Amino acid sequence: MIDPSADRAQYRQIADSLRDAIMSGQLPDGARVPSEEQLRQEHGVSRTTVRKAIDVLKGEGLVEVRAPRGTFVRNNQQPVQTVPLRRGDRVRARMPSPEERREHDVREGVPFLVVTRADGTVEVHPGDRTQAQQGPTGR
Amino acid sequence: MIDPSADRAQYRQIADSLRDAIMSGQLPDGARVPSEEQLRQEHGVSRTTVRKAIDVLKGEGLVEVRAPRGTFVRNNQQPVQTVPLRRGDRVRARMPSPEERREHDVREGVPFLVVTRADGTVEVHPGDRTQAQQGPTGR
Amino acid sequence: MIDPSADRAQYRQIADSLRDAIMSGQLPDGARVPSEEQLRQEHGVSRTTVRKAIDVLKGEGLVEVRAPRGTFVRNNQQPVQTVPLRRGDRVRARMPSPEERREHDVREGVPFLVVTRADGTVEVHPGDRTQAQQGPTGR
Amino acid sequence: MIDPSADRAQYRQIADSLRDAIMSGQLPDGARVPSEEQLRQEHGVSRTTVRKAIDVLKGEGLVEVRAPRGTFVRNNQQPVQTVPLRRGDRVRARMPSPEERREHDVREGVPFLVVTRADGTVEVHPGDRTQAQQGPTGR
DNA sequence: GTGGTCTAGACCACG
DNA sequence: GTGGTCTAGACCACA
Repeated sequence: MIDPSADRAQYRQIADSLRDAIMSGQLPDGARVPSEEQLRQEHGVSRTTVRKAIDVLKGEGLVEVRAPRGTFVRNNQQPVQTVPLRRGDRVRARMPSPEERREHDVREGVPFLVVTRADGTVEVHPGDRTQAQQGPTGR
Repeated sequence: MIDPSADRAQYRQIADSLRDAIMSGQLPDGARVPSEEQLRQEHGVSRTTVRKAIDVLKGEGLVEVRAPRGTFVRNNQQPVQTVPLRRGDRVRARMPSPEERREHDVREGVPFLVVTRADGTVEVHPGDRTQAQQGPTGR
Repeated sequence: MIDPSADRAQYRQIADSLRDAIMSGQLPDGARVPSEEQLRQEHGVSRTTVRKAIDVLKGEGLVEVRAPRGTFVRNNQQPVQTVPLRRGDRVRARMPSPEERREHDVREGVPFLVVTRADGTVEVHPGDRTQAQQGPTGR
Repeated sequence: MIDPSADRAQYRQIADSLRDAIMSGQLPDGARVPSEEQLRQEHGVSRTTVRKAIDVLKGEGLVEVRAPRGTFVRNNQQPVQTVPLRRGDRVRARMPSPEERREHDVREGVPFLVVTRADGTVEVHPGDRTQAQQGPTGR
């Protein structure tokens, strides 16, 4: 239950509750998250508060909004693409800019995997479907 | 200038404007971002709209809010920590949950660098100060 | 062309386009307005949006819906009826209530011409076929 | 009460109910009309239906929407402006185009009072604050 | 003052 | 009925 007097902001409590449901599998991959109106009534808060909770989960890459269909648990698919690493390559993670998100077709809340090759060239890959790995012959 | 008509939501336009200022160095690392009230007056919008713009930049890891001091351009410091990779290790990127953020002391908008070792153990590292590198003798 | 971004709501843009066609005579009095389905495809919007555009034009008295025949440009016929004014008479314009619309057989989007005689009696006349005129011998 | 099975569309029934309240003075000039959400709950319909009812009243010039404050009964103020009529002048009523509404600063649902002078010149006046009258010396 | 949170309401586009 | 955007204003905690 949401406690309006608690230390934790109500929108965070609602986000916590939804996150638990997702993590526990109660809301499985692809499932529909209750509508803003349902959540509003359920927790007795304003729609704005509900939306902030959803924003939190978007920022964590846990849900995906498909207007005007609804909000859905993101398919946390396994990496389907493997980028081979070679000696001296470095790997980092950072958030993309909106422009980069468009270019690489990644959704909000999805970080980039950035590979800087030993020769200085830089590659960015969508973090939700890419893994980097020392190639079979990697050495 | 902000165009209240236009394809792009006003809060996104304001975020674009601030992002440009940061990227161009006009607002250097550590600089104070204008206060919500200043931005509100400058662009002729409501405070709510300004806050959404700031939220966007937080989500991109570009700024950091230090209430009640103000909002500041994040120090996009270089990685100070390097995690060695060995043959068979895999690297991914994803957003942390709030709990993980607390544990590893990372701020909003900062992704995790996740290293899955060849033996199956998993390590997570803050994306804003860690890089993974295949060791010089990588093998 | 309809611009889904833009200051102006799409349904208003479609209404503008049809209004222009009517005003320019491209769609003459009595002509059939393209069907909702045709407009929907032409502008790439939902039928709801098309219907809102038609609603705007109904409110302006420019078109008339004759289900299930179609929607037609209203005959902006010249006033066929002239109400004589005498000294002290006052004339106003206002929208009728639905009941008054029924009584006087006027369609949606047609205002009333209200004549208050010098002796206090009030007459209402359909605005689309009535004009008031001070008699040539006006007195 | 609203009767979903009645001949009359529910949104018209709701509009009727509000119109009665306005006409009877139960909702006096300038009063706040219940919010869409209140009306929705009161009548057990969807918000869309409520909005259509409000649209009807806007079209009749009975209410005025002032976002984001609410919807209010229009001040059906008495005419404050009197246009003198001279011999041979004709008066008509029609709805303005949006452009004309902007120019003359009139709200949705307010018709125009159109005066065609004997010499052929045409004047338009906002119907909610203008009356035409044979001038004192009119003859 | 600063940001943090919340409310109640509005308009829009799509189905 | 769903989400997207926006408004105007409120109270709070912090320093």
